[in-house]
Order: sequence, then C-alpha cells, then structure tokens
Amino acid sequence: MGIIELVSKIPLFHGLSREQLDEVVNILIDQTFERGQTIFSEDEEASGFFVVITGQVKIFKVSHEGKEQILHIFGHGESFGEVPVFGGGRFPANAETLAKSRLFFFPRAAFLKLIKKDPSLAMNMLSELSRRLRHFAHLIEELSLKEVPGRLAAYLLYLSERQGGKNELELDITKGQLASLLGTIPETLSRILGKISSQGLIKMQGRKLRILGRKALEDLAESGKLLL
Amino acid sequence: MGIIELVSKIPLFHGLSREQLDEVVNILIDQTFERGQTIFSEDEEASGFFVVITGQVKIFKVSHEGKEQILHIFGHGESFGEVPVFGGGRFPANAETLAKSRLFFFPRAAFLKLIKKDPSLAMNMLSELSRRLRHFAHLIEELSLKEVPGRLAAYLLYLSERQGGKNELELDITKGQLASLLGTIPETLSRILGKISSQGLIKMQGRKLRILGRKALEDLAESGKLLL
DNA sequence: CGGGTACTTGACAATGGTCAAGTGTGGTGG
DNA sequence: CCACCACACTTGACCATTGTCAAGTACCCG
Repeated sequence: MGIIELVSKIPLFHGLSREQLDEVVNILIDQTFERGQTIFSEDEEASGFFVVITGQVKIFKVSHEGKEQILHIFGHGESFGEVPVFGGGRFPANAETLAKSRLFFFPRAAFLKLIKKDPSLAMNMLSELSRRLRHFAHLIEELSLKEVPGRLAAYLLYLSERQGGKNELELDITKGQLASLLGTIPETLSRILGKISSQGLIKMQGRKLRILGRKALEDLAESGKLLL
Repeated sequence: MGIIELVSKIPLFHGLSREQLDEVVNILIDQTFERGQTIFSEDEEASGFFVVITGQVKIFKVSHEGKEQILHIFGHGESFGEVPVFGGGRFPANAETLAKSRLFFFPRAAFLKLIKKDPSLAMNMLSELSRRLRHFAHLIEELSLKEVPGRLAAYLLYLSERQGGKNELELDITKGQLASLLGTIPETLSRILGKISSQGLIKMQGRKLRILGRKALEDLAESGKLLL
C-alpha cells in the first residue's frame, strides 16, 4: 500500500485535504523496529512522535525495583509520544515494541508547523488527547478503587466487546503483560484466573478463553470485589 | 478587577489579542459555588468547561463502596472539564468545590468556534491537555509502583517546592482530602505521618509541618518504601 | 531434542483496609 | 461567654488482599 494511502487511514489525519496529506507524507520518516526494542525511554529528549502502522507498542513506567506498569498498548493507526511535542521536551514514560513493528515518525518542528496552519488537524489532535485523558482517568479508577479480580473482569468484558461481543475471546498479549497492564504480577493474575475458572465464570485454555457467566463477570467488574 | 483583566491572566488565554479576549469574555458565564457543592457528576452530559477564578475544586472518582480517589485539585487560573468538549459528550469524573469558588463557564459550541479560528488558542489547549496527561502518568506511577509512605514523601517534597523550597510548609487541604489524593484513607495516612514523625523525618502540628530530614524524605519518595 | 521463557502453585510476610472507640477543635446558638 | 455539636483526626485490634520467594511444569523455537 502506498504511503499516502496508509496516512489517509490514520484517524489523526482524517478530514485532511489531498494537499495536506501530501505535506504530512513529506515530513514523516518510515521506521521498522524488531520485537522487544526500546523506542524511547522516560525523560529522554523528544524530537517528535510516532504512529503505529503495523505491530504493537507498549507505553509503561518502571519502579525502582523493576516492577512495570503498562499505561497503554497501541496498535494500528494509533499515535503515541505526542505529549512532549506540546508540553516540554521529555517523554513521560517508556515505549517498547511487543512485536516487530512499522512506525511513522513525525518530527516535532515540522509537525507543529502543519498543525498551526490546519484547524482540523488541531481538532483531531485535541480529541485524541482527550480520549487519552479519559483512558487514564479510567485506569486510575481501576487501580485505586478496584481490586485485581474486578480489574480483570472489566478487562475481559472490554476485550470481548472489542472482539465483537462474543463469549469466545483470545488474549492479544501474554499473561505477563496483562498482569502489568492490570497493575499486578503474573502470580496473582494466575491465581485469580484459577479462582474465577473454578467458580465457573470462565473457561480458559492457553490464550483462548470462553465467558461462561457474563452476568457474574459484570457484577464482579462493577463491584470490584471477588466473593469467596 | 474587570472581567477582561481576569481572563487575560488565565494561562489558557495567554497570547490572545485584545479582540480575541473580548470574544472570550463575550461567551463566558460568571458563576459562584458554595463550599462542598457539586459542579458536575461523572457521566453527566457536558455543555462546556470551567476555569477557576477563586477557590478550589477537586476532580474525583468514587468507588461502589464510597471510597474516593482525587484525580486533581485545581485552583486559580486552572481549567477543568475540557475533555468532553473535544471527546464525546460526558464528563469522565466528578467535580466539587473544596471552598467557596468563583468559576467562569465556557459553553462548548461557542468555545469550539473560537478555537477553530485561533491557532494560538488551540496550541494553548494542546499544551494544557499535555500537562494533564503528564500529571496522570505520574499519578498512575505513584499509585501502582509506590507504597503509601513513598507517595506521601513525594507529595510533601512537591508541596515544599511549591511553597518556595523552605522546610516549613502548610497543607492547603485537610488530611482526609490528602489521603484521598494519595489513594488511601485517613487512618492509614495518620499512622504513616506518626511513623515518619517518630523517625524524625518531619515534625507536624495541625496543618503546619516542618521537614527535618529532607535527604531521608527524598530517599523515601524515590524508593517508594518505608524501612522499619 | 534441548533450552529458555511463560506460566502455575505453595508457603509466607506485610501492606493497608475495616471497624470501633476515643480525642480534640472550631463554630454556632443559647 | 460558655456549652455543645459536628467533624476532623487519631489509635487499637484485626484481617483480607496481594506481593515475595522458591520450586516445579508446560510449551514454543531453533
């Protein structure tokens, strides 16, 4: 697929005219990363931001002792690393590929020029950052106000919805990464999966999973607490 | 002070021309809230956003069982409730005054018109939302990767810095609100304050507090763990 | 087939939340 | 001006949830 066509499918650039898309194509840099490569690290000086074309990228924080909290996992069409473009110069978190990935990189200065000229690009960016803020508000709520079983249940229901609302679903990340996304560790996740399996809420084999008690899962996601 | 002068001092509107400021003044609605009043609730339909002129507003989430997590406390010159202006229609959290407050309300449609015409207003908003994202990333890190003593130490150091870097400082919120800001409850906060007092890191009386062991506090804030 | 990684399980420790009771204090009204 | 009430805060005893450490199993890739 041509670059212009790829760019036109990125939500951030929806609604731009053909000429504007050309300008966007002119400033981007096409990059490929292997699985497990660091894209940038927290506090590193930022010279621009990225859009995922193929692959998966995780954005995360790491504690002193090495525990990791994933803030976001981005896939096709999503952008990351914009904050330092508008704020100050440094990345607020780390970025690493979860799979071999193709990324478009947009240099800061050239992109700022574009956005100042084009109100619809600015509006797209505002709505993207708003979506991001919503996501963070939700994540904070989960981490602070629910226990791990509640977060897990909410995640499974979200995944099911994203995969078409069916009761059969498949994790798109390892359980270790899922643990980090839920703000816990693999051991705890493993135990809780075992517990809700034995209670008949789900059936799990490998990365595939079937929801058997959707109602009970919903209660769990809402209350945030596991009985028993 | 005249409204135009108040508006010109709001960071969001820095760099606007006199004519643009006039337009801003034309669309705003001047409102007053008593202490403890609800400004909006989560999931409520939003028709615009707010800027704090005087007073204090907390933005927070509440769990099923009533535990509260404060996302942000806003004071003079700061704006809140912008997310639904750009994203979809509903507020992602609750807002309530901590003191009697004067707020300027900006209706969504009129504000969107302004921002589309004015690139510098759009850029100000982008940098404000970026700052907000940074704050959330930091909050998530604190909640997920540090224990309560670490969060408390980090907060005290932040407060000290905000109050001029001195070792004497004064809380601007109740300890109960502070607990909610740190993602814990008053009992736990009270115990930890007691513990670090008896270790000689701080001396606390009422809302006033003196830092006695800055180095030790810094270690604590960084490692996130309290020894002993 | 071998080796590393992902995952699971068990025993244990500890952080922090719950419940309950008590202390202190500021503000209001008698 | 003082008494009382409400509310903020503290303290104690208890316990649930979750993290740590250690070991063992399963599985995928070369």
